[in-house]
Amino acid sequence: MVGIKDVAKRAGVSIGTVSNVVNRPHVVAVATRNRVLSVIEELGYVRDESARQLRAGRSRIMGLLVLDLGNPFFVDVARGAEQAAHADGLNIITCNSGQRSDLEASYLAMFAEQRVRGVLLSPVATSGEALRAFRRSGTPYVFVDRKAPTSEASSVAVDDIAGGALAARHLLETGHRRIAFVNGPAILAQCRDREQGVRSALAGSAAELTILEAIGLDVSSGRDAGARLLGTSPRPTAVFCANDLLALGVLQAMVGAGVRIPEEMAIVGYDDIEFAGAAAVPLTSVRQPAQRLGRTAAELLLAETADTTVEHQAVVFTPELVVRESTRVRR
Amino acid sequence: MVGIKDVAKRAGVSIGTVSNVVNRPHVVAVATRNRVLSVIEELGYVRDESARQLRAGRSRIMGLLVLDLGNPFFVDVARGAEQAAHADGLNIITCNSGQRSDLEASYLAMFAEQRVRGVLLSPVATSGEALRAFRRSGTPYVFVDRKAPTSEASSVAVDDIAGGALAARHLLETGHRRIAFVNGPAILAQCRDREQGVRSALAGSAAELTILEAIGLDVSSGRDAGARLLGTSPRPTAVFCANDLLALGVLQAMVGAGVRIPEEMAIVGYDDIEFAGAAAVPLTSVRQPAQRLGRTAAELLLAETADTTVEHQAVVFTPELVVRESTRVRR
DNA sequence: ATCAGCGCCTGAAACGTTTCAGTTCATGAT
DNA sequence: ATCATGAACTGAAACGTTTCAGGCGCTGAT
Repeated sequence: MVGIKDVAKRAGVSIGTVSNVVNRPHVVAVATRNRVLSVIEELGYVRDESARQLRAGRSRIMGLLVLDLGNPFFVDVARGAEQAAHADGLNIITCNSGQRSDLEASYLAMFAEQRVRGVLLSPVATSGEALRAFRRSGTPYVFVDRKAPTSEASSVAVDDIAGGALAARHLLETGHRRIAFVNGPAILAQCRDREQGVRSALAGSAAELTILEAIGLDVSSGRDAGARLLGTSPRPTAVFCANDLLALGVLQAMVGAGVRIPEEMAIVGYDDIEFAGAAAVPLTSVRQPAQRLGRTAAELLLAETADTTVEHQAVVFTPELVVRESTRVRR
Repeated sequence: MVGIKDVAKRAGVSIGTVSNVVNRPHVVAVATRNRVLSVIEELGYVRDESARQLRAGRSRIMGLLVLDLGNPFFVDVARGAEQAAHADGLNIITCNSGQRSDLEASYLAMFAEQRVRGVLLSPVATSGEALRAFRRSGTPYVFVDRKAPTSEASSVAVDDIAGGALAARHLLETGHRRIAFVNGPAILAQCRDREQGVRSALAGSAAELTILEAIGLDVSSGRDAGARLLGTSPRPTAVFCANDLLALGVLQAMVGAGVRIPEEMAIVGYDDIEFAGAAAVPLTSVRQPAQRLGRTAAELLLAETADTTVEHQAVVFTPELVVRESTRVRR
């Protein structure tokens, strides 16, 4: 592997000069600079980032750890974060915990060992051992899609309680009295909050609430939940799902069983991913500003790493209901 | 930031011993080991990967650069690659070029500077300046979802010509004589190959072929293409799309315009992403073994980095047609 | 003639590890 | 008593950069 030394020797200058050519070209004479540049080209020299980083004491990388890259919502979050990071000349590396605490721990450890500039974190649980260990490493971090006390760290989230309530209220208003809520794993705060929103919106109403917990937050878990739903009696007339992937799975199970949507079963999803609008029956969904979430979180992190005196913030966005055919009352 | 020196001083041993505790615990006496471990715990010491890597001369990271993380196909590829990398104790960092050559170049440069163990690459074009520069860096790489001459590098791909032909033949066999092909950007070899497959399958048949080039390979480009398709006259009776995202977009445009699927318009997609089966009308699609693609590519790369004498391979998988309602002939 | 100032360049230290040749010390064999 | 052995640990070199104090030679001012 060709290093700065080889370039220096070949160009007949000191390594300091080569370094200057690469990092502060203006301080070296034009003739020398060109000579060095052509040697760099000739030898195919690529500077070694680990040496650079060792010397500098910090890296030019930001970490992003999301719950599930299979969910387009998080892909959008990643896009937003990437945008903000690039604007600041940082590269971002995206990792996928898949909601597994062991993977989460291993990626957090990797981030700490890499001495990344900071981490955007969408954690499985805020109380885990992994997170505690990570905190000790002193790497700055910001929660994404998760509220957190500002005493600990900044966070950028969407009000999931309001979101859940939004969906439930919509179903009430469209006349439903037997409502199911297909939730994801209760370890996730997002799921607990959405459920709480649903409960509070339905409290005091005449509606009867059935809650199903799906194994995961993906389409196939949704299919399973849909099958279970088909077996319940009396069958609910509407179902709200903790995210769009679940809703798409439920939808598929319903359509497969010949249940008409929305006449026999209304469906509401959450996240408003692009596929929701392109579904069998376009899905009513609770929209979250995914890209903005990522961008804002990255900006907050950058601000905190640039100036450690800056105070933690808890940004909360408000979700928005997008009504489509899956709950539209047709006459 | 606490380093190995701090630990050594505090534990009353040399830094060499601390390093041994971390890397070869068996060579240090139990009493010493425990003392050092407790100091590590107490001080929250995390080893610095960049120093480690500088010394070792190589990193424990593998790079993966994909065309579009918004496409679930590539998410599956990433999953497969991650699996294989983890099995070998490597971490993988996934980057998204979004089909932009400038981003591709910047990520490739980053990979080279990071001295990653190797790169899995799904390039925008095999002939670009960025790729040429990257080759010079000497970082080993394997093409994913792209054939390449074995003289240059290994590759793992799916036979796109066969895939295109598979779809076209299916449409011929289900009686269609006016067929449209909605293709993505022609820079992508995948798109060119699929088109070639379509052409060769239809050559000599009585079918008339219309080709539309979409701007991108995403749902909204599909919607646009669908709208254009609606305006053509005589309107084709079937459309094959270069990937499922396009197909979902086309489907949405058709359904929105009241066109019945498959009676008035049959649709075939490509990739068989999970959303294809959960679509408005479940999509017939050409299935690619995405996870296997990623896994195989990572394994190949690992084999090559472990033993440089190993020969390049070009693995080609065969796609498979999955027939669903969007082309099913109903009576 | 001297010297300050400047532009350009050099040389060496420092970053935090890993590794390896050595040192020390106790043990058991001779 | 001597010595070889081996276990446990030490000390220093090396990895490839960046940075910075300083050196050298030239120019223009005094």
